[in-house]
Amino acid sequence: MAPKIINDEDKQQRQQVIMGAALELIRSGGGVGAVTIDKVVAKVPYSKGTVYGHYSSKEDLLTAMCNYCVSTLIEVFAAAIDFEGSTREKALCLAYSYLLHAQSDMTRFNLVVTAKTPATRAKASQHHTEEHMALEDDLNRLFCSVIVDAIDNGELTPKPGMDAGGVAFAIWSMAYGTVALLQDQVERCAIRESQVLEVAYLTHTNLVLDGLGWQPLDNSIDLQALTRACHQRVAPQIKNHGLHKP
Amino acid sequence: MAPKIINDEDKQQRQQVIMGAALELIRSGGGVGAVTIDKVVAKVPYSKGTVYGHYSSKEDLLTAMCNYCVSTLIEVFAAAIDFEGSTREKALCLAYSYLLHAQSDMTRFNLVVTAKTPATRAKASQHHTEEHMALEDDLNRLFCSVIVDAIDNGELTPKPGMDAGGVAFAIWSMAYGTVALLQDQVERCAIRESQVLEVAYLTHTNLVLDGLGWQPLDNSIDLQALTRACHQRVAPQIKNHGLHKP
DNA sequence: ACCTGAACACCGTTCAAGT
DNA sequence: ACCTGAACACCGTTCAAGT
Repeated sequence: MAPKIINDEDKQQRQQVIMGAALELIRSGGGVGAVTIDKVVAKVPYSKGTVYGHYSSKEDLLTAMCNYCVSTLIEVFAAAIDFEGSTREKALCLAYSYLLHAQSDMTRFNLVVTAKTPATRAKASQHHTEEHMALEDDLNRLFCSVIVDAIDNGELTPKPGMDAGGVAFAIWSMAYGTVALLQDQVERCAIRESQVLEVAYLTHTNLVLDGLGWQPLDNSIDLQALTRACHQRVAPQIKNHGLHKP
Repeated sequence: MAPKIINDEDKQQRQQVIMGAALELIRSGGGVGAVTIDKVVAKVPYSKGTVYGHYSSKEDLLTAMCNYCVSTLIEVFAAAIDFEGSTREKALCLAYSYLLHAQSDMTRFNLVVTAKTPATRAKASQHHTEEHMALEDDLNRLFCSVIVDAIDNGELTPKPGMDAGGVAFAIWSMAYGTVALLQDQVERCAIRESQVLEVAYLTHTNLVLDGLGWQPLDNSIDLQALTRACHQRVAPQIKNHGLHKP
């Protein structure tokens, strides 16, 4: 049986240190694959056994890190959600925030991809798996609230068989697919340097919103202005995150 | 330096055996993560050194397997491409074929995801990386030909700044994102059992086509009939593939 | 009660030795 | 010229022994 840690404050702090060490490993070049319990332990003032007391496996640690990323994304969404403008502009701002969040640190997106991998999910602890699902739920609820607003005020009337959740899932699929397929662009660039990805991402999102018939349609929105405003609103939220160094 | 194999026929056959062994490993439960050079060697009448003569690393082997999957998808696309109907129906049929191909064996989709992973790409040999890019190019060319037809005959007029490649990329992003986010559904199901994924997938694709203004718009197409016809045309192409057993 | 790190089983890759 | 498998360095996980 894994050792147990009693003091809750220490526990949290130690987890921050452990995740921070793993994050350093990822950032220092090798990607998620560079995370090794051995190497994490070497960077950290605790023993292997203690690390295993906090995380039941390497994949469990990775899942916890993914959860941390999602929780920062939630804060970004919370800031983006009362962007002033039509519901469509709000939705665009939310979608764009997702891209900014991913672009600000490729690590985040890769951790989420990794956590979604069957191999990782199979080895994650129940606790962190449940936490992950709850966080995704929060994220989705935030997004859906904008969609519900749009439906209520008549700017969006989903086709029969599609509810707010379905709309969210469609937009989300497009966002995720676009970033995933252009992942190397996310990797290669520092913040704000990948013009191609950004243009494709916004085009794709608008395509879906147009397909949904979400008023007002594409051409009446000034994208330049919107992205700039969105960036300004969201940037401070993005900067303030990142695990502490061990 | 890795040993070299001279006889080309033997070489091909041995690669089939090696990839087949790896495929068995994946299918027998553990997913792509279950592939181990040790375990592959145990299943195969060659030594470790010989395996490394064919594939420069485990990731190189995985990439080669991904390439094999893409090549089977190309054959499926080739069968789907002269589906009779409007260009929009053709595009739908191609997109649907992609889903059928993935659903018929989750292994395929997972191998592609794995091959796209930065860690895998970094360790794949130049040869297999180039092969992969060439195959994706073939696939894209096939898809683009339908889009060009649609543009030529006026059923599709892309917005300014978007060409056939851009249209293909948009549809592709949506397809990939949808399957990726519902991956567990792909995993859990035998062929043809995951109604949810199928419905969401077609809805999403139609959403993008509508957003693109690809005529005729959504509601005038009988999806039921289309998917059935598409399935019939494509099914034999899908069945005839899979690596030989060692 | 909590923590340690040696020990174990397994993995990827190489290469000296064989044929 | 081609192939083998022992050898090496490293990895994830456990757990008897310490405090």
